[in-house]
Amino acid sequence: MADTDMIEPLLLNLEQRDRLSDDEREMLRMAITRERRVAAQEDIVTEGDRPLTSSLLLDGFAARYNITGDGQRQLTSLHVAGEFIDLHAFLVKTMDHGIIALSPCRIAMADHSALKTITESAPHLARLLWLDTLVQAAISRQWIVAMGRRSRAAHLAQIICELYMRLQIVNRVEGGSFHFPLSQTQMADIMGLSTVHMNRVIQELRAAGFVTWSRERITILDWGRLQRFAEFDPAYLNIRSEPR
Amino acid sequence: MADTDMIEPLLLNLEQRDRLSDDEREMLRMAITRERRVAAQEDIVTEGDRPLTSSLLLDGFAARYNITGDGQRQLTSLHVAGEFIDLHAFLVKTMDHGIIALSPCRIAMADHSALKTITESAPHLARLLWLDTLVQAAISRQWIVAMGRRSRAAHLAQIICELYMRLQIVNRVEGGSFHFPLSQTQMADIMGLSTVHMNRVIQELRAAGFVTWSRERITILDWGRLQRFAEFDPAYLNIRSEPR
DNA sequence: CGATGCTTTGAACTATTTCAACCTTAGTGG
DNA sequence: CCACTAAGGTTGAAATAGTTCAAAGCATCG
Repeated sequence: MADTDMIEPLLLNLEQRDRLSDDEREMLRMAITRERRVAAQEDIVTEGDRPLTSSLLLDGFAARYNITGDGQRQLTSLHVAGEFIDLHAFLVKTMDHGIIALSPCRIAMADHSALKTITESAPHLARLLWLDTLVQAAISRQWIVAMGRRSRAAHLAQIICELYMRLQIVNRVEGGSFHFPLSQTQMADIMGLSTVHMNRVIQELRAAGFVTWSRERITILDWGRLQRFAEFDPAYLNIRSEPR
Repeated sequence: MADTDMIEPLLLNLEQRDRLSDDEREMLRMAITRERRVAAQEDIVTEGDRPLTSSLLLDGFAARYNITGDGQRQLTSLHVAGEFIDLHAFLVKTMDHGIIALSPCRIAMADHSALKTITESAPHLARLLWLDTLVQAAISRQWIVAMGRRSRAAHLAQIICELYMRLQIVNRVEGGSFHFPLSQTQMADIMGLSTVHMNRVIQELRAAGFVTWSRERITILDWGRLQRFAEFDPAYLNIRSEPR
């Protein structure tokens, strides 16, 4: 059974969307066990695996990725503390992508058998877990919009806005800044760009005075202006407590 | 209550993933009501709506879309018969995107109250509905990979491969071909390209002898070659019946 | 101090957009 | 049955965006 603080970031996350009962908190504590640490650049889950547990990120940055035939990598999601990385594996069974730790990660595990029990005996909690996967899907859709129809600078701006809000939920921001240890090569794999171009896009945001970004720290200099530039509307993140 | 044939495409879809009991089929029949027809180019749901029902597509092609500040449109998913288009609205509540009928559509409605009942009293069926949203999320991720790291021709090839398989599930293919009434402008909004370039990419696939595409019909000339070119691995579609 | 792993730069090349025109197809009304 | 029209498809050429390659600059760590 999990320490109280082990599920704390998850609680912060879920309680943004709806109220949890004591019983529900207790069920989560029962379901989530065994802490695990993964070094930066190591796989947390490998494509083709059929895991029997799902991973809850407690600290660090992790991402899903696919490798194309010519060896290029594309990240398809980016995760911060309090988020399930592969909750979907509970129902999807076989991993169609890998998951990598982009920085040193602390991870808790949830047995699929325990998740199944939640769906059978705690339907409201199950709906909130379902919602977690739906919010991730909404994030993917915004990612598609940005890749397809925004400038690269606007895409990067929206990633920064979104990350800021997701980190804020779990108290990982300090003023207008947050710790962000990804290299520009990793960022390029997020945005589907070459490293060179990624670098130039970052410089655009710097030159425009939107952000400061050095030594693994991003500082937002003017939230309003950055948000307008990114056309960032946080509605899709569903940060709003209501009965679900 | 729904006609038997009203939920048939949905049953075909769900039964690809796991077995359904008679009771579960009956619950779906109870949940799914009121048929509705929507003309091509009309909105099925509008951004900002808080619908009380979710839409199941019975016939036609529909898509989610977002409009950017400068008026450009990006589609973020494409749906065929047997798929829920906005099942997520049941938990997400507020639509963060619109849904448009790309061709004349026949749609059935599922009350959110009935879906809630399913989560409370039919957990296995609820998991299969959850799975439906997870498969859609997997499709979005592949879309991101294709936009970020594949050639436009390979992206288009993979869209065609995927559509073929999804249509096959609900018996909407004839030999190697299927009816596909989207204009090249609509396709451009799927791939995030200009209409001109979209046209050139289609011509590439034609010239390479992969497909024939005219008069609203796509014919795959050599499935194996197309699949290899697209690097299409259907694993992410989860077309495999197993206990969930 | 000297590696090592990012980050930054320049320049040539390729992919994609834009604009403006023209072509083709499938109706529609006479 | 034909002429007309509207919508969608196709083309060329110039402009912009993004990649590639190769090198140089900058931090961090032992």
